[in-house]
Amino acid sequence: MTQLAERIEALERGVARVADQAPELPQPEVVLLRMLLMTGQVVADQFERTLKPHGLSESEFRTLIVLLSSPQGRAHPGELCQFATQKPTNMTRITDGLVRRGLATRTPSDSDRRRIVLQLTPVGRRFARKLLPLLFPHARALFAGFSAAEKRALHRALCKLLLRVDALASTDATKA
Amino acid sequence: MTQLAERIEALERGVARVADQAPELPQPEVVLLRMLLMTGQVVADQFERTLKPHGLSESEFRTLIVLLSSPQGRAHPGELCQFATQKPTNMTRITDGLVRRGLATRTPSDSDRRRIVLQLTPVGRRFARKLLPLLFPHARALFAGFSAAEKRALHRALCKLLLRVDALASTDATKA
DNA sequence: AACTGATAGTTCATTACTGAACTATCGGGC
DNA sequence: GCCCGATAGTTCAGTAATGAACTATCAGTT
Repeated sequence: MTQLAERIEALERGVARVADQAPELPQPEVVLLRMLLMTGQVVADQFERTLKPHGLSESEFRTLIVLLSSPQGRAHPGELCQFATQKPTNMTRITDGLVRRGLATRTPSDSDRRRIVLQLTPVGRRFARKLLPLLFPHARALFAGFSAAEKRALHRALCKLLLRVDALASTDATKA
Repeated sequence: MTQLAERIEALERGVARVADQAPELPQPEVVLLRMLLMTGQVVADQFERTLKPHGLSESEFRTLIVLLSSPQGRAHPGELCQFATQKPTNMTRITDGLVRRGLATRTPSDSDRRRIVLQLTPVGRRFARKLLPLLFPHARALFAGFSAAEKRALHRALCKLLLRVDALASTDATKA
């Protein structure tokens, strides 16, 4: 259906056309950004489709796996927000769902009573372990054409970008 | 607020911990994927915040700019869907908004009466041109630490990924 | 001990997005 | 000329995500 290959070319042409109308436009950077966002989106979509038959959205799945990856399968909502990149409001909703399905339990922490402890149940653990491998083929296939060096380079590039975003966000915050 | 740097480390530790429980997990690939999605999300968020004061969401903005980038500021909804990565349903809603604000007009095409022609109005063009530069500093800043070679490498990597997603999507389609 | 500013999580109202069904049109084969 | 599968866009009903306000608790100050 998609022919993303053509879309890349079209994207570059499009950006060039815009650059004509806005000369200070940092053309290569904008192309990279659009490609980055586009890639993220289509990959996430792909995952979404894979998970849907099992009744989980990508973000619910992400949350579940972060919980699985936490020591003892236990974490606070705030931690899940960080590592699953979700806003608190949404995390409440998502964990509501997990609890309702019996995949996790929610109990107040006694060291800090503002906090909540989410604990993966045995059922939740089994479910997570069952679902997880469904995505391995995708993950492998996506990077099939990559040499180890290319993967390292991409890793480094993404690290840099994330650090930059961080810096940007904080300067914005001070400005505001 | 965020300290994304620490999150990267935490992410790697988390993936390692999950890998203990699911040995066939393609660890470096999963880390890369998570970083990719995370980067996309936080960058998009950043843009969202920048645009919000002007009454546009990131996806509306994207649509507007694709329209600006189209020859004569004119395009069909389907094309916008492709280049702004949106589903048709959502594109209807988004273009409704653009039309309502007088940024674009919607007229049926006479060569093919199923189709609609969206045409950027002068107001829309001015608006797009005014907003666009707001994001240039971000774009530049994000890639500030990148050499030309690194940018090229990232470009190549993203191209490869997009092609792969394409291939994946079509094999899924035939399977289904 | 009482006060203050910060933090964790939730609730509620609003906005954004999605899938499935539907309408209108197209273009090719008969 | 008519049928047919395919395509473009929309509508509608349901799901997901967000921001702003609120509650409860905490840790440090006086």
